[in-house]
Amino acid sequence: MASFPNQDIVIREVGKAYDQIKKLQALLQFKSRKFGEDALCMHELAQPLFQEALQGLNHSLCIMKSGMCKMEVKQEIMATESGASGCATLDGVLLNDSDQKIASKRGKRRRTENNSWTCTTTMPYDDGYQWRKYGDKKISGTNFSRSYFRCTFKEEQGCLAKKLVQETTNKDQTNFFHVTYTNEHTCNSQIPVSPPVPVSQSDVYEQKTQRGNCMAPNYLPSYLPDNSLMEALSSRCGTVQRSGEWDFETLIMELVGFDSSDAHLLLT
DNA sequence: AGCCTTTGACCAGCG
DNA sequence: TCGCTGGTCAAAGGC
Repeated sequence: MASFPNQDIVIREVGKAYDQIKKLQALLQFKSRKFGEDALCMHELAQPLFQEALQGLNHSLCIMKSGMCKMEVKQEIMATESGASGCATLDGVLLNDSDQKIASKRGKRRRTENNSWTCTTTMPYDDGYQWRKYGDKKISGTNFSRSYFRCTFKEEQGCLAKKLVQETTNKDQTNFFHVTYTNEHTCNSQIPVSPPVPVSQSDVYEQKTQRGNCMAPNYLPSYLPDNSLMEALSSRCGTVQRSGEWDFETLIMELVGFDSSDAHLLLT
């Protein structure tokens, strides 16, 4: 069996995403039968699961692709830039210095950053860090503008991390987002739930997780529906807060009526 | 009050 | 040198 760097992280992330999607499937299948007019509330409940699952898969793909050999990565960059993209769903690439020089020659990039990497995703997601938008630019040749973000803690902690989000479309007219990260976070803000980390940074990711100065990647959603929604749903199911926190896992189990791990038996 | 987004102006790289 | 365009700044206004 082929192995690659950070295989353990990938296996863990894919496993989480798989289980979250199973829960989501169960929610969507049973929501109308059990709750009827509360379908909107159920949609809100399903949203974090869906986002978490996408983030997990995105993270895993980024890690797997950064484990590819350099030639493979360059070929993928060229395919993406030429529009012959098969990445209508989730995609991630790692750019190193030489890659950026290539991109600079063919594209419009002027300033080469030493430490940047990109991910492509079908939907923008909360990567766990706090960003502040500092610019928005209409890019010629596209129907979309490009948004520029910097770390909220730039002044306080001198964090130089930046993020650039460019919406675009592929040949199938499917919208997706190129997200370019520049510089690693040096602040003590929250660790990303599923950061598109290059190989050289994945170890840092693990160290931060173990140190515990940031929130460890969690099995449960990093954000939950607001308290009023949780109260409304839990009143139907008898779920209570434990130590001031909602038992999200139990609530979902009670809403769908069975453990998510058994979902495939009922839905197939 | 403090933090955010928006947006026009300005700077700088590139052909 | 000049024009185009991407990247950044900073004022203004909103929440």
